[in-house]
Amino acid sequence: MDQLHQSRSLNLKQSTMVTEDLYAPLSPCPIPDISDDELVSISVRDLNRTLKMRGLNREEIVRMKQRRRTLKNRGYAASCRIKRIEQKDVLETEKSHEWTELEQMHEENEQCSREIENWKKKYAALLQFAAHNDIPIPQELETC
Amino acid sequence: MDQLHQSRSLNLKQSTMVTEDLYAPLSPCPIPDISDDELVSISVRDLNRTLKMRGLNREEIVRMKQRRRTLKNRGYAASCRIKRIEQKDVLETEKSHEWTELEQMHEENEQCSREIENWKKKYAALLQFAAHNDIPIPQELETC
DNA sequence: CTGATAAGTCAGCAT
DNA sequence: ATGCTGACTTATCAG
Repeated sequence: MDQLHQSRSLNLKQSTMVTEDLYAPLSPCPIPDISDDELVSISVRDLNRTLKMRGLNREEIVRMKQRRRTLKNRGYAASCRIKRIEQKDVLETEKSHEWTELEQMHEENEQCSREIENWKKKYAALLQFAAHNDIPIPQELETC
Repeated sequence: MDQLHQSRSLNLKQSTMVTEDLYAPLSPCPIPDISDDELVSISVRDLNRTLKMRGLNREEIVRMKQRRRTLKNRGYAASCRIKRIEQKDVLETEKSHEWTELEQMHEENEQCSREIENWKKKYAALLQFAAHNDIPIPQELETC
């Protein structure tokens, strides 16, 4: 999921001042030497320790926390998108699999029907043979 | 798609000042008596005419155009989401339909197999009868 | 708090 | 200009 945090940065570089204002809550980073990647990956405990160590004031800390949350959310959104695509893929795969099975069963069915026709013919031929040679057949064997 | 433009307004009412600033590009509406619904629905030509008639300056006009575009986008996004859900529904429906067909064909297949077994038995019985009564059978009818 | 998701905004592509 | 969609942000809900 590491490459998920790239594209917005690219957008930022292209964006105008007006657009940049929208990202204001994300922009003022009191600690430039903590990268976004670090910020999202370190534990809350470690983050708190680091922030206190650097003597950030209340507001700056809140801002860093919010920034962390936003970056996390960015990742969640990406996972959500990926998951959606995967689920769709699963559905399509299952569907095409079922289609194959259906095709195959249809063929089996036709084969089966041909076999039945074959037996009917053979049975009729035997009865015919009996009739031609005046051989009486027990009634329970005469049904066709 | 008319109800799609409601929820954001609701959000605005609940939001704090800080959050409201984020919607700045949408907020300064130079013409309070044109509702969002009107703004998205009237034609470009009519909009231009209306704006000029009210003597809006260049910047205000640009802002109204942007507002219109944003409102349109809101609708597009909603359609996009609905479309996604519908496509998923279609896939799922087709899948369950195929499953039903598969089930049904399986049953047909079993029925067919039983029928074949039946014919085999009947044919064997006939041959058996012939053997018991010393009736010679043409070779081509003897295969079982 | 963490993770997931619906709705909204914007960028960028296509028509 | 219009419509669509990917990525992102925010609000919100569940755990």
